[in-house]
Amino acid sequence: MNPPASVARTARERARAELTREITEEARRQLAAVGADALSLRAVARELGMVSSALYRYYPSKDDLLTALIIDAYNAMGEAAETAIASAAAEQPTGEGLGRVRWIAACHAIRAWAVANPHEYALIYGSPVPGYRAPEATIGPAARVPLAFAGVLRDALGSGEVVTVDADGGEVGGEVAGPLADQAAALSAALALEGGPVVPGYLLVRAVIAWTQLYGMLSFELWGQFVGSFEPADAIFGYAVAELAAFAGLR
Amino acid sequence: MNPPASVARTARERARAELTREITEEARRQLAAVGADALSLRAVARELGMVSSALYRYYPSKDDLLTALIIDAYNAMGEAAETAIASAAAEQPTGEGLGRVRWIAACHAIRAWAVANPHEYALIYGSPVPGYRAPEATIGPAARVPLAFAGVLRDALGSGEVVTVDADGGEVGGEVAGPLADQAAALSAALALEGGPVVPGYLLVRAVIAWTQLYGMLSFELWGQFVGSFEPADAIFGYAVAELAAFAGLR
DNA sequence: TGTACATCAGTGAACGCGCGTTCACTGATGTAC
DNA sequence: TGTACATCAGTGAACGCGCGTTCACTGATGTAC
Repeated sequence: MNPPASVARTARERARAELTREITEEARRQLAAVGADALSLRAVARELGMVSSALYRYYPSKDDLLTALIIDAYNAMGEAAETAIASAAAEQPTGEGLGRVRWIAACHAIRAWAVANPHEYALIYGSPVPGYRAPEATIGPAARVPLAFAGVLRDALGSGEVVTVDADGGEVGGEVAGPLADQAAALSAALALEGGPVVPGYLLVRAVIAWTQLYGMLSFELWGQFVGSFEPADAIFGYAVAELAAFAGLR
Repeated sequence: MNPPASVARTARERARAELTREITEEARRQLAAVGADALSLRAVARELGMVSSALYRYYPSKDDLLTALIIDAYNAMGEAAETAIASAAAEQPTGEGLGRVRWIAACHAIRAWAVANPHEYALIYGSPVPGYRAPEATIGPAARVPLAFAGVLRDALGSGEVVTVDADGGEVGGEVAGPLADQAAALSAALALEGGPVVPGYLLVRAVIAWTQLYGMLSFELWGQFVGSFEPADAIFGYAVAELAAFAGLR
């Protein structure tokens, strides 16, 4: 009779899982140290005291190892954002809506993660690694951050917190039209499958714009475009995040 | 008696200038084709029918060739922006201020250049090439685009076109404080050396934010973050540029 | 519980590749008198 | 105008490097009876 597989794993299975983890961790360590371009299978094996060909029992090629690292990086950043959002819920800010607090907290958490892990950030948001083609498996993890932001927006809408009308009675930003409206509607529909109110197209577009600003500023900070002007970038980052949350309707 | 040097260059000098140009152009061609990481001196030499060691008569090392390409890329992008701004001046738009028209034209010109030259864009705005340290000589060319934007803003301010007070009578965005105010003031002062009115700190900061949004969105478009949602990105780009021009005070 | 066979992890050597850079050289171009 | 020497461009061979990946192998672990 077979013992339950999950309980009585063989020594081989445990060793295999363990080593796979160790290889991935060593690769991540090297990625953090030298960047994706300088990452080498042989160096990883060397550091683990193995022969380079042994790695092929665990990853069929270097690209597969890279894929694992990319997925890990997306997940780490996604988790940072999600945790910040969940924690913000517990607090009781004054004046600002919960959605706004959550949004801003997520932005700061993403920045903190990126600053702490610049090479991993570059791996997922920098120029693509030449010759590498991202497989399907990266799509889910890559979507965690945008989905987290979408969730914040949806919740804020649901609780009537989002400002869609400005002081003059005009709609904030105004409706979008043409192909942009179609793209936004399609995305809104996809998001609505997860429950909650449908996000109006122009709000979604403005949130996406705020999202791109976040990464644009982060990349500038990390890759040296602010040298000699807005460095350290804490101050301008805080200002930008606050202003663009408002831009996205979160007051 | 020496003939005027600039007129009667020796055959050697002309040949040298010619070949330097050819090498740089071939390198740029390969950069465009395969990206900066895959760029190789040997391949450049091969393509020119030379022996690889011959290149060392023209560039002392690969890094120097890369520096030349980086400078070229910054200059090309800067020129695209400057040309767009200068051309916009000739037109007569209705309703919108000239500054706003110029700003938006510059954004679209930058995008057009980046889309046409993605590898060159990645070289200057993507994650840094590992092991390469940008020399002083790149600073000037790198500043062309931000200076062009600053010029637009300054001119618009000078002609009273920038909105610094919103419909309610409150200042747009409000004044910045603390370290951000200091950084902005220092930059304002540096820009004022070129003539024209001093740009108030918060306006400068908002312009910088609009600037980062531009590159954030461009990077997302070029590096695949919009796949499946806002692709093609023409529509959202146009919307974003228009909204962020307003964000920066240009109505 | 013991034995025979199958599975699998890790080894070590090798393949084939392309790279940046150095160096002594030859032959052409330029210069001084 | 002609000659002697200096300058310089380009050659070809070599150095030393590290990489990803394959493959036949040995020895340990797991499994079926």
